[in-house]
Amino acid sequence: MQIGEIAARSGLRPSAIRFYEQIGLLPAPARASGRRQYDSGALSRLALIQFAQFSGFRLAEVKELFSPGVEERAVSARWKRLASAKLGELNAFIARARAMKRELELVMRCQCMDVEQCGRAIQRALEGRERPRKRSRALMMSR
Amino acid sequence: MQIGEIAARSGLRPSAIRFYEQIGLLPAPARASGRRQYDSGALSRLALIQFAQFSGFRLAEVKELFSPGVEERAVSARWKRLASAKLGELNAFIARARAMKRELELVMRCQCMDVEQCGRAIQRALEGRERPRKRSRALMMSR
DNA sequence: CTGCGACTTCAAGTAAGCTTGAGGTCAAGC
DNA sequence: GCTTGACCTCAAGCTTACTTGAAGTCGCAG
Repeated sequence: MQIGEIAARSGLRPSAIRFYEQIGLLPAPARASGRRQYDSGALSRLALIQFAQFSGFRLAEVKELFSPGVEERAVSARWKRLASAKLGELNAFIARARAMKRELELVMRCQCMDVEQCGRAIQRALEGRERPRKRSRALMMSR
Repeated sequence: MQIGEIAARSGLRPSAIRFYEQIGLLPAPARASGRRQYDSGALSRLALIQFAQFSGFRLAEVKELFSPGVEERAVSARWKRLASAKLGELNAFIARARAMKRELELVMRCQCMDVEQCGRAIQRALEGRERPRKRSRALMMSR
């Protein structure tokens, strides 16, 4: 299988697959006259990468999942450790999203005519509560 | 008020305030011997910016909130349009997060010993369901 | 007059996960 | 022998919201 074919089968683009190889996520395959030759094992690995990404892991974490440690020989053990950490993040994240929803529903009742007025209203409202500490960074979006 | 003071009062860093001015989010203030001089109106604007960010808006959206259109003279009208769009995004996002939770709970029951085995298991599992279409991009994190 | 701290500008760096572009190679088909 | 299409490498670009660094200016205290 050349890169075009494994790309089509996995639903990834060739550039993504080269990128995974570059960052050490996918082992460099054998080559025939300069071209990468893949087997079905590579396809399995790609499936695992995609699944892990879909489940919320970053590529750095997937890499960690792939690399055998001294203690955690079984993949399942590494999965469990990573997944339980990720579950914590996810719960925090959902809580954050709900807080954003509450603010948005509040905003829907705004009556302000101009920006200055609105800013002053918010300043007054924030005097009671403490001011928002952490800003969210790129919470949304799928591509 | 110089930039250091308004920064301290708003909880932002001077560099962030200069950046907001640079991208046209904050109007350029008067200057005394080259230094920016702010009034309390600027502080209100900063409060509004921070609140909007906390509620999930990106700076480009906040800019849109600030700029008066022909039809939507009132800030409240622009808030409502932006907020209802953002609520849709948020709901999609929460649904996505819950899907991720389900996958993670599934992963917690993984028994695989090595990566290849795990990849094959996932390939088999994904044959029934369709494969995950969109990958999440930077879902998590606050700073 | 010297030093200090706060300010100024402008350019470049950061994270994540790729994509895109330039410029080149290779085998097969006509 | 020439074109076509798929592949190759390497570097740079994309996005967002800033931060960091270099190099210079300003007013005030000692």
